[in-house]
Amino acid sequence: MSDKIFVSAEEVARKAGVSRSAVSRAFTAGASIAPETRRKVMEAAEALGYHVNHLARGLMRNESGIVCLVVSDMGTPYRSALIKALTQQLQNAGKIAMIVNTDRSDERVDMALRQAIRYRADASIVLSGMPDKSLVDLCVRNGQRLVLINRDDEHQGPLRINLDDDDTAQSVVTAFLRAGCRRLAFANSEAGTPSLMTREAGFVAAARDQGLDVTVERFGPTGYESGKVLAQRLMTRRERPDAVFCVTDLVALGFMDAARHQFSLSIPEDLCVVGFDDIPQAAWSSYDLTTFSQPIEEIAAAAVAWLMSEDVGQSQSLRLNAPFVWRRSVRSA
Amino acid sequence: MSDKIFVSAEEVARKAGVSRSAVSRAFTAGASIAPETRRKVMEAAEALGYHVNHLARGLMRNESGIVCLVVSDMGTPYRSALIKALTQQLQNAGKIAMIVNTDRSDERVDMALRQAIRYRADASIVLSGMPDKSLVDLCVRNGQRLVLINRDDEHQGPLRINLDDDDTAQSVVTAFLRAGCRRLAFANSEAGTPSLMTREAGFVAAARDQGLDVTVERFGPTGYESGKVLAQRLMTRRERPDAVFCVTDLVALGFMDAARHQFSLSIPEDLCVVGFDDIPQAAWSSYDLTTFSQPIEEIAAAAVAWLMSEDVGQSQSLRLNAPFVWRRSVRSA
DNA sequence: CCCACCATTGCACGGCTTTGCAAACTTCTT
DNA sequence: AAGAAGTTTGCAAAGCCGTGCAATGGTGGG
Repeated sequence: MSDKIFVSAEEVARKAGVSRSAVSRAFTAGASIAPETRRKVMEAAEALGYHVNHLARGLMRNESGIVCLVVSDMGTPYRSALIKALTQQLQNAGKIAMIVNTDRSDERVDMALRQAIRYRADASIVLSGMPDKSLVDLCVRNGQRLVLINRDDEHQGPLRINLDDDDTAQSVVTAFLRAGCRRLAFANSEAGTPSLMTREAGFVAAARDQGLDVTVERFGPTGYESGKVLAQRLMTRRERPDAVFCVTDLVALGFMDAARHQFSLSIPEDLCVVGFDDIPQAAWSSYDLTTFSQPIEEIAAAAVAWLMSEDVGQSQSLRLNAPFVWRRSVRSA
Repeated sequence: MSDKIFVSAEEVARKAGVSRSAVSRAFTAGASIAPETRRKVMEAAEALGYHVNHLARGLMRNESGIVCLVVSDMGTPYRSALIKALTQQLQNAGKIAMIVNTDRSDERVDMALRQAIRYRADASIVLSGMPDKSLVDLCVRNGQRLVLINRDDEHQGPLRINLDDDDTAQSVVTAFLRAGCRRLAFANSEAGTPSLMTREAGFVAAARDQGLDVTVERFGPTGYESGKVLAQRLMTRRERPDAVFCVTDLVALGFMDAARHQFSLSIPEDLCVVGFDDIPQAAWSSYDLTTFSQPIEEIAAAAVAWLMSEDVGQSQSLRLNAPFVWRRSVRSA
């Protein structure tokens, strides 16, 4: 009863006294139609509450206007900021975002891509997890564009956007040394994501270059609570670290809270901390965390630009900079 | 070239040696088809990488499976948590979420709803802003379901989900009184959202019932930075408040940071603070904020349940409880 | 052995749009 | 005034799937 069907172009055409095609053309940018006719159509459409059916349009044009965002942990500050930037920029480009939540279970990423295919999404952007190679091939084969953000790997075809972490490890080690720290630690999660593992390896290597060992600890998921646990583990060691690089801001903040409130340490006097991501909370005055700023807007811009570009080109890889943000969680020289 | 078109049911049918309708039936739950035939179809489909075209299916069935989420400020902890819960539960119900970002400009909410109509979304869920009445009518008229979350107003037709704030103001006043506070303040933003204004009014009224005046201050958007500014304004008054109810956790955290670091106040000794939302950061040990917990999962569950239900029914209003969460930002008796 | 009945299957139409093509109409030139 | 050139417009096909209806094949009962 309430299921009054949507109004179709047919009805608008009748009301405006023109043909169905005229209605279609009135709503198609750059179509050949007389201004007067368009006006009549628009008037009738407005009166009837007509809206082009994008399902049917997508069917014809073979271009749905939908872009599928595949993501987990979207409650997290970094992720939600990225989603915000992406949706915004997609809209500006005339696309619309569809979200698939893949929390828990990696197999869900595959389901997500299948969903994207079913809705004939023009592109998919993967922010979490790693799709199966065969699925990636399937997407590419179907002419779907695919963007992998911070998913360091070597799939062919899609655009990969990663952070350039050549200098990050170096910067952190230098900062710690200048602050007079000698007992370095790295606080990691057990997620084992390539980007996180790379960060760890880079830091360990850079420290070794300076003749320093790094105590590495890993625990749980990549979040605030894990940071607290990591602090408990590292701060009860015989040789208590005086500087820690946390794999993520969220981990760093948990680490700081535990160090301060459970071990009564002062930051940066007793302990220097560096994080990664530059989430809003890192700038809060209780933390004032030195960190690396994820170029969120640039990432989103690059992704959108690529998937709007005419020529797909071959497998492309983009590396963006994550600038060092100096705050007060590290003693200055 | 790379635009190899998607594989259609036609091709699967040919490969499986059956008719196109058989393919359709193989993918339709409860359709009349022999198990053996279905197997053959599924096999061929898998081999070819066939996926039902939901655009076309939606066209036929007049049910796209899409639910449109209209939201602004999605980088915010509360909003992103709600989006996460909604996407999750929608997926469990076999729907998929489409997101329209309406940051800046209220007119965008209308554009969002139009977008929802164009994609023939089965429903729209509005988390921010207020759609125009005529637009709401249009949605309803088109048989689209509409859920308004925390958008206290009196539109007919859609489901409205609000928080039951009958006791919240009372609880806060009681807590402050027990803590021995007498100079109450309310820190609000200038957003002017009905739910925020109701919170303010409720608090002022409840305090008056106890014979107490409330100093109300309003500033900027509803966020951390505004909290800091509000603290600066309230803490430089002649009569410095000894208890403040902040309209939102984010505001409360900014308030606490400014109170501590700029005015060297101890919380809860010098100042009691209560927030609202119970975002993850409220539980962080630097803050330990007493607050009200938004029943996010329940909100999402209620929304999804309603839009999956058979009978739309008439305009329905739901009030959920936001339980008081005691932490250490208020002195205990 | 024939018929009624049931489970499957194929045909063809419907749902809504876009778009190539050819017809109709303007306008302007010569 | 007729023809050329250019605009507009309508027709009809195409894009992909779901489903009512009739036909098919098979089974069991009498």
